[in-house]
Amino acid sequence: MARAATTTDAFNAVAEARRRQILDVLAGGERPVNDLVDVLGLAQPQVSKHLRVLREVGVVDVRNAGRQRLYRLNAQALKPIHDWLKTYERSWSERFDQLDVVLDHLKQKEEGDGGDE
Amino acid sequence: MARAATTTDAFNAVAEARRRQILDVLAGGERPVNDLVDVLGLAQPQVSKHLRVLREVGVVDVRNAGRQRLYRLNAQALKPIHDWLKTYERSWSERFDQLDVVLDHLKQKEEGDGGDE
DNA sequence: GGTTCATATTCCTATATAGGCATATATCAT
DNA sequence: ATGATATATGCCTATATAGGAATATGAACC
Repeated sequence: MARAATTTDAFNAVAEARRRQILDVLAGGERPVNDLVDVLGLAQPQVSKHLRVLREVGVVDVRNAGRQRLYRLNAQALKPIHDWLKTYERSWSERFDQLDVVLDHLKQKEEGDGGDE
Repeated sequence: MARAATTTDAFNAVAEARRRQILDVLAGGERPVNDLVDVLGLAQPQVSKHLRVLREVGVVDVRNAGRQRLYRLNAQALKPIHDWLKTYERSWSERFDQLDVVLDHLKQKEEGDGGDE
């Protein structure tokens, strides 16, 4: 099997850095495709394709405005990622992380060298 | 070009559902590979390969314990994902949604007519 | 030594990209 | 209708998978 399709879910869609960049721009407000082309410095077809992926997973919405198509962020679709991270949030939001690092080091020192030669 | 390597960063590594499952199990504590094999119902080589990807992006650490290799979560490596989501978090927080509505109203009023009424 | 248990690596194949480029579609203007 | 603008789609290729199967490494124990 190959990798899961980029349109499988938000996780896969957002794995691509370019698509995250697009979302970052759209976070500033609704934008036509050519704005994204200019800002990101990508070729127009590439941008349209990325937008299609983002649209298929529901992370962006479109509406027609004359000959332009205005893309809009729908951050709700990113919530599953945030929800998944909830489980791990503790590791970097509390002071436990410092303790964990220390413990980890001690542990590795203890086990790491089994006496090789 | 093909897709970015799964080992490019945490975003790509975690895009695969199986690898997220592995992390979810490891969230419960350090585990040897065979535990993961049993819990996930995957073939052992597949699990080892997934673990390698997770290790390469720093999301898990290993230590040797006899003939076993104990894998341990390193959630710190997931922080970049969480940080990136910070920008969008606002969208699914109900409190801010309400606030947005209020702010929009105020803004429209302000722009609509300059003075008090 | 040889054997068993635990894990990693190699080889294989089908598949889905991302980007380049050309072209199609759609809308507006004249 | 013709042309210009804005966006989408189709075709192409190189590449990196994920999983299956077999095999290799390594550690413990006889």
